[in-house]
Order: sequence, then structure tokens, then C-alpha cells
Amino acid sequence: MTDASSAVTEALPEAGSKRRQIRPKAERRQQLIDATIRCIAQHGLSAVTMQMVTREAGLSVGIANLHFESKDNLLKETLRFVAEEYHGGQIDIMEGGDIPDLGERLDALLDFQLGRGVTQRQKMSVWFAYYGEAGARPVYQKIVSTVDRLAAQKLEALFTDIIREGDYHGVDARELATGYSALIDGLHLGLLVTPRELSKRRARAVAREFLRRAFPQHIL
Amino acid sequence: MTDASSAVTEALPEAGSKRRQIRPKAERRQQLIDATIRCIAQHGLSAVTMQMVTREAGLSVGIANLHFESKDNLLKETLRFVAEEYHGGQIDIMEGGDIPDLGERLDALLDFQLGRGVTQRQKMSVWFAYYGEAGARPVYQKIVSTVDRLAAQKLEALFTDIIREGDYHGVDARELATGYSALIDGLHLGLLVTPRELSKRRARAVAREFLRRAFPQHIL
DNA sequence: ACCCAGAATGAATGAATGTTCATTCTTGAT
DNA sequence: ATCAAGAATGAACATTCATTCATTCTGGGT
Repeated sequence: MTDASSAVTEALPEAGSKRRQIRPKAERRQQLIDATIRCIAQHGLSAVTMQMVTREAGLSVGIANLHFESKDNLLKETLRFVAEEYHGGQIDIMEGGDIPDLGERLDALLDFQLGRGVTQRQKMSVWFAYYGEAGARPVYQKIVSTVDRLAAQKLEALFTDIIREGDYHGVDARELATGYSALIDGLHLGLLVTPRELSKRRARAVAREFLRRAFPQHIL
Repeated sequence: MTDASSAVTEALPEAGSKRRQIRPKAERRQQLIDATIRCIAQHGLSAVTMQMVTREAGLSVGIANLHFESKDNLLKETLRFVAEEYHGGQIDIMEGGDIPDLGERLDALLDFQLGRGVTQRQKMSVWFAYYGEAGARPVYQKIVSTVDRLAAQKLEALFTDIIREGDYHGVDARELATGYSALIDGLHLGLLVTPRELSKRRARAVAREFLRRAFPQHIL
């Protein structure tokens, strides 16, 4: 995340350094979004305040309203960032010119969805914090729906290819894709809420078993 | 929910009736919890205020702190109520002396989990609103974990019985139970966030297909 | 060396919210 | 009829928070 090329005299904003730094707009926006993510993960969406976010970012309170117009907007943009990061990563893999073998591509997808990057408590907390509010906030629903739909289509396309390649019968790509997506979401939820009961290892095994049942020739 | 036996002179607390009603503690508590659920569903957990809840309940602001000590406590008790209602319902079915046939019992479970009662937006909103905060609030995590663990055990026991009865091979009851629970959670999430993409009918079909793959003799 | 566009600051403001408590009212027992 | 217990009320209070804006500061251009 941090761009190492622009190393200034003082590398980190330490406690002592009161020096005021001027940075381009895009950088400050990202800095604030990152801080927002950390705050939501640590304190919960409903407890997040502007003071909290700006302090976490090492900036003053006024700056949040300078780069984002309001708190609502900052939260909205933070959701958009997290949603696009997650779904973008998935889509990259699924379109995957990188990985020609379809079975390997499925494995890569699973690794991404239940791997280190995504299953950090931070990211999952943010994810579900917004889901929780989505029922009452159409804006959130729309952001998630939009990226979600595209990912669902790509997944269905991948499944269709696999079904054709493996000549599987009695399998509906669309239904399977819906099931797999729901399974992954549910596993994320389990990892977040009951980490004692569900380890990452077991979550992976469960998802893998689902795919193996559907596409025995491609998995295992 | 409303006890019809204790019909008083004025059946409903209409707009005109300013008459002060004195009711037992347990009834008021439930009245406030019900109002809280409606408020969370409609406005989102983070937007719920005490004034909002008490107005929804048709009571004054002071009463909430009389029966619950604080807002925090009211929210905690509301979560406990919803969690116990959902998991209690599941457990009743799974223990089910009512339904001797194991396949039918599975069907009944699925009907409950994706049926009218549970998949109301109201209930699902509340459910995920708390999940969203669970990452930051150990109290919520504990409440959900406690009821969740019991339900997971019952489900595993039911699956074990079915595996024995059907003489299925290469199936692990525990893993399957984890997968099925996660699938149901994920489907609830889909119904809440992207109702346009996922109908209740399709959600049911997906869950049923999961069970059919695992226990072909018992389902369909 | 000078200048200024605009980035950054943070004290001040006003609105909203949780909680309290003095007071009023209801009900059942006497 | 009378009374006491305690259920219910809602105005008042203290706090917290989002937002504003007058002011300060920075860095690139001349």
C-alpha cells in the first residue's frame, strides 16, 4: 500500500513530528479510507467517529470533510473500495488468462477467497458491518449488488466451462454458482463470529469438498 | 405474539387514547424488544435511538431505562431473543420426536430455515446487523456462539443418524454440517442484500440440492 | 528570494442522544 | 373510600459528535 519511492526526510509520521505535510488528494483519500477500515474493524461501524478516523490516520478532523464531503460519504467510499478490492481480485482470477487449467483456476479462486488477504479480521469485519446496514440503506445495497452481479456472472461462466470440459450431467451452472457463493459468504461469517469453532483450515476443507462433489474430475 | 385472552376495554393503543396503562414487567420488556427489532430492520442498528424505540412501542422514553438498565443492555437482550428464537426453532425440529422419518425431518428443517418466519426482512436485518458488530463486540460474539454451538451439535447428530441409516460412504458428518450451516447463512445474506438476484424459491432449491447431493436416498 | 494557490489545522458551533428523576397516575388490597 | 407500591411519564441535563471556517502553513513556480 505505502509507496516506498516517495521517501521523505522523516519516513514515518512519528509521535514527535508535528510537521505539517502536504500530499496529493488521492493519497490522502486512500489514507483516510485505510484508517476507516481499521476503525470499523476495531470498534464496529456504529461506534466509528470522525475524530477516531482522523486520529487513526494521523491527521486533523477538518481534513475528512475536505476530501470527502461528509461522514456518510466517507463510509460509502470505504465500502466501495472494499467491495471492489474483493470482487476485483476474484474477477481477475476467474477471467484468468494467467491460469489456463480450469481446475487450477478454481483452486486459485478458493485460495483467494479463504486466503490470508481476505480473511483478515479487518476485512471481514468491514464486509459484514456494511451487510448489517444494507437492509436499511439502499445505497449500500446498490454498491454491493453492482459488483456482486459481475462476479456472479464470471463465476457462472467459469462453472459452465468446467461442466462442458468435464462433461458433467445433471448440474446447473447457475444454481451451483449461487450455492458456492453463498457457501463462501457463510464461511466468512463463521470465521468472523465463531473463530473458535471454525478454523481457516476447516473452512477451506469444507469449500473444497463442495467443489469436489460437483466437479470430481477437476478437484483432487 | 399478542395475547388475545387479556382483551381490555380498548383493544389497541390508538392514536387518541392517552390513557396510561400499567402492565407487568415481562410484557413491557417483550414489547420493547419487539419495537427494537422493527427499528433495527427499518433504520439499521447504528441509527436506532431510544426515542425511536420507545415511540415505536407507544411508550415514553423513561420506560426503557426502567426495564432495561441502558440502551446497550436493551440491544444485548434483543440479540439474545432473536438468537434464541432462531436456534430454538431449529433445535426443536432436529430433536424432533414429532417427525420420525429422517428425510422429512431434514425437509422440515430446511422449510424453517428458509421459510416465511425466518426470512422476513425484519428478522434477517437484525441478524446481520449484530453479526456486523460482532467483530468488535465480544458480548455479541458470546451470545451467538453459545446458541450456535448447540445447534451445530444437533445438526451433526442428525447428519450422523442419516449417514448411518443411508449407509453413505466417504462423508464426514461434522464437515457436512459446517458446510450446510454456512450455506444457509450465505443464502440468508443473499436474500437480504441482493433480493433481486436471489429469490426465496431459488434459495430453497440451492439448499435442497446441497442436501440431495449428500443424501440422495433421503431427499427427493 | 518571493509569492500564492490550496492543503491542513483545530477551536467553535449547534444539533442529537442517552440517562436521570421529580412527579403523576393506576391498581389492588384493606 | 382510602392508601401505598410501584409503573409510567417526559422535561431537563450533560455529553458526544459531525460539520464549519478563519487562520496557518507548505511547496512549486517565477
